Amino acid sequence: MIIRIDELSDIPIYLQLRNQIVMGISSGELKAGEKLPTVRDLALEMGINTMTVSKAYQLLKTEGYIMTDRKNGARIRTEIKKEASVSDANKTELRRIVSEARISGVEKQELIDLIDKYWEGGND
Amino acid sequence: MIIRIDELSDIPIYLQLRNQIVMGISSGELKAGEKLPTVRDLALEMGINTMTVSKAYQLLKTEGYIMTDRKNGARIRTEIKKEASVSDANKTELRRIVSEARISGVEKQELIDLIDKYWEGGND
DNA sequence: TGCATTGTATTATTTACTGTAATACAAACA
DNA sequence: TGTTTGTATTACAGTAAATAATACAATGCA
Repeated sequence: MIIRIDELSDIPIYLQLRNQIVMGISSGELKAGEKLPTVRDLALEMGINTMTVSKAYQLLKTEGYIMTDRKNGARIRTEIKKEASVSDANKTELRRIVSEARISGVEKQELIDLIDKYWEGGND
Repeated sequence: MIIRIDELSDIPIYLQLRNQIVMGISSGELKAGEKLPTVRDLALEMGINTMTVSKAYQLLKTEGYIMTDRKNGARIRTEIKKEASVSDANKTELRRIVSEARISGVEKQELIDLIDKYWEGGND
């Protein structure tokens, strides 16, 4: 899986990494049980620090997306807890995005089209 | 207009304030030409620092949402620049939200329903 | 003219987070 | 035994956020 980090973004690297993996799981690019690169390999490949990758893995583990095991490494969880609800934080974010789009003259259907695309795993 | 700040949020106060005003404009609660509280009044009312409010106003001014004038104070712009496109940052955020929702078992229609609600100015 | 109010600028300080770096440790496996 | 894994620790530098205390420029009003 290709992971791209935006150096100019104000989103921390470990969060961008976490987000990319979550989106990879959703799109099906990362399948249940699939092995993730070791923290050292991924850090080397991305040119970032080992602890930064570890921080992303720890977050993903806490959130229930992956499971880690010494020597086994990190893997995508086979059974991810489904709360079947949008978090309050995501609702607030969504409302902000809708508001900004609406003010700037974007059609509502365009937002729905984006939902459709991202739901199907579209990447841009 | 009622402005609520979440002390526990990891979103900076000045950004939360900016977001609330943007959402207020979108929902119609804040109308074009309407006068905003002075930075000192709003800071006092919200129990935050004057410069924090000023930072939010400066951001809103830079983004074209409001206009400020000494002695006139801050007002909602009558003509807000419409780019008619969703920013790249918002697209990435939207994709993240869709991904998290999908994994957690949320129905796609539920997201579309949220778009509808927020588009119409719903507040939760 | 004098005064108050407005957004804004400046400087300093505290606090927290981010990212890196260098190690070290415990567990598991060949 | 030795290697690899995630993880923990400590230290450091950089940045951002928020507050605090002032001060300034522009405007309107008495």
